[in-house]
Order: sequence, then C-alpha cells, then structure tokens
Amino acid sequence: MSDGNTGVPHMVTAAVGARLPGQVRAADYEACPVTHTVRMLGDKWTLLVLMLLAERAHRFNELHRRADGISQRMLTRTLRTLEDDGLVARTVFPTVPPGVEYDLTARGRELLVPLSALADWVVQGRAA
Amino acid sequence: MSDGNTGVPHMVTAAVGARLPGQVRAADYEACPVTHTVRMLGDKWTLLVLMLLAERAHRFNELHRRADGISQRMLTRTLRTLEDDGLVARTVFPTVPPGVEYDLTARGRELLVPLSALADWVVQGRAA
DNA sequence: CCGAATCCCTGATGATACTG
DNA sequence: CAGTATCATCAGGGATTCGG
Repeated sequence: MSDGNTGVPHMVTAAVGARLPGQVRAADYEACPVTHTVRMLGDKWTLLVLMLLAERAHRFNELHRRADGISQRMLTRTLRTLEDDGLVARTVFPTVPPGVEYDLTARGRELLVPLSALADWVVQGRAA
Repeated sequence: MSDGNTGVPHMVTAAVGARLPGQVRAADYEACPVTHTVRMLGDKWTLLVLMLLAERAHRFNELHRRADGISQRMLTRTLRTLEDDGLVARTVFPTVPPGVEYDLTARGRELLVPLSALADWVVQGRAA
C-alpha cells in the first residue's frame, strides 16, 4: 500500500483494467516494479541463466560452461542481481576448493509460470 | 518447423518441461524468439508505450506528451520496432496537416494477457 | 574454484536542428 | 503534425588481471 508510488502502482496491471494518468511521469515509470522486472529479464544473460537453473541447481563453472559466450564478470553480475531480487539462492560449501551452488528460490520457480505463458504467446504468433 | 533453429527452438517453453542441451550455443540463444521478445520488452520505452496503447489508440504527439521524458527519436524507434513485430498498427490520415494514429493489433492485445500474468507475479511478490 | 577490480569499447539513448 | 538527420553521451557488456 504505502510503497511510495505516486499514482502508477503497477502499470501493466492498471493499464489492462484501468486508466493511466494523463501524463505518466518518468520517475513513476522507472520506479514501477514491473518495469524493473522486464528490464532485468531483458538484459543479455538473465533469461538464459534462469532457464538453466530451471532445469536444476548449478555450480558457478557449470553455468559458465553451459552458457556459451558469457564472461565470468557477467555471470557473476547476473547471478547477483537474481539473488538480490530473491529469485536465486546462493549456497556455499566450505570444501577445498570452495564450491558454490546456485538454485532457483520458490519465487524464482513461480516466475517460470508467467514466463511460460509469454513463451506460449511467442510460439502462437509463429504458428499463425 | 524449418525455422533455422539448431536445437533450441523456444528455450523458455522447453526449459520448463524439457531439458536444454549440455551447452546452449550463443547463436541459438540470440536467435530464440523468446529472447527477442523479452529484449524488446526490456528496452527503455516499449512497456510504457504498450501500456498507453492498451488504453486506446493514440496520435504521435499524444504519446509524446503522455510518455514523460521520451524523445521524438526514441518514440519513433520504439513504435517502428513494435510495428515491425506486428504488435502495433500505424494508420495515416491524409489530412492537412497529416495525422497518424497508432493502435495495438490483435496480436498486440493478446500480448497483454501474459504481460498481466507477469505483472500479477510482481505484485504477489510485494504483498508476500 | 569463485570471484573482485580494472580498463575499454560499442550500441543504446538523449539533445538539437531541420523538413514534407 | 509527424517525423528525419546529426552529433553527443552514457551505460552495458567484454577482456584481462589479480586474490582468497
């Protein structure tokens, strides 16, 4: 409720059923959590990492190998963002050398549902 | 069928139900239509323009006014991309001065459904 | 093995001026 | 009104190197 939004709480939800203000302020659009989500999904490696983790948990270098072309830097960054957003859990095993496992959280798995719906829409468009 | 994909037809759909190859080749990931879609949704103005058009058809300058902060250049580019992807229809009225109207296509409106599902997921996460 | 720190470069975006 | 053209800027991403 009191999340600091000034009138455009969840733009997409609002737009399908309701009306947007006469002018959508840039700050509101940028602050919208839906905007944040599609931005994150849209950057170069997020979707791929998400799909790999949807299959099963992975070690860092495992992801690095399976995601052809990704740099260590970007894999780290992508995983960090996903972790910060609560979609991925990071578990460290105090072995020698240390092992780190990444896996989807419950919320991360829930995201796969609307994501599949989106993918279905994409596929439908090609069939038609 | 023969769409040139080498094994990763629709990654997201595949990943939720099936397995990905041992290594997902960069070219396949980049060529994936789902990847293309989330990239497009993720760029700076696409979502906002989509939401405004979800409400009703708009004239160019109308969109320019309602989308605070967008430049003419980026509004043009965003609309062009949406048009190329078949989500937005452009209609020119041969009046003086000329009027151009932008509206969602049937396919564009269908996109609102999975997009709403995604927005709902976002909202759920905040409530919890 | 799993990163962090640094440097660099290209593509995406913004500002401004001009036109049918 | 609805753009196009050009130039400037800036952030995302890649390569490389170093450390626990």
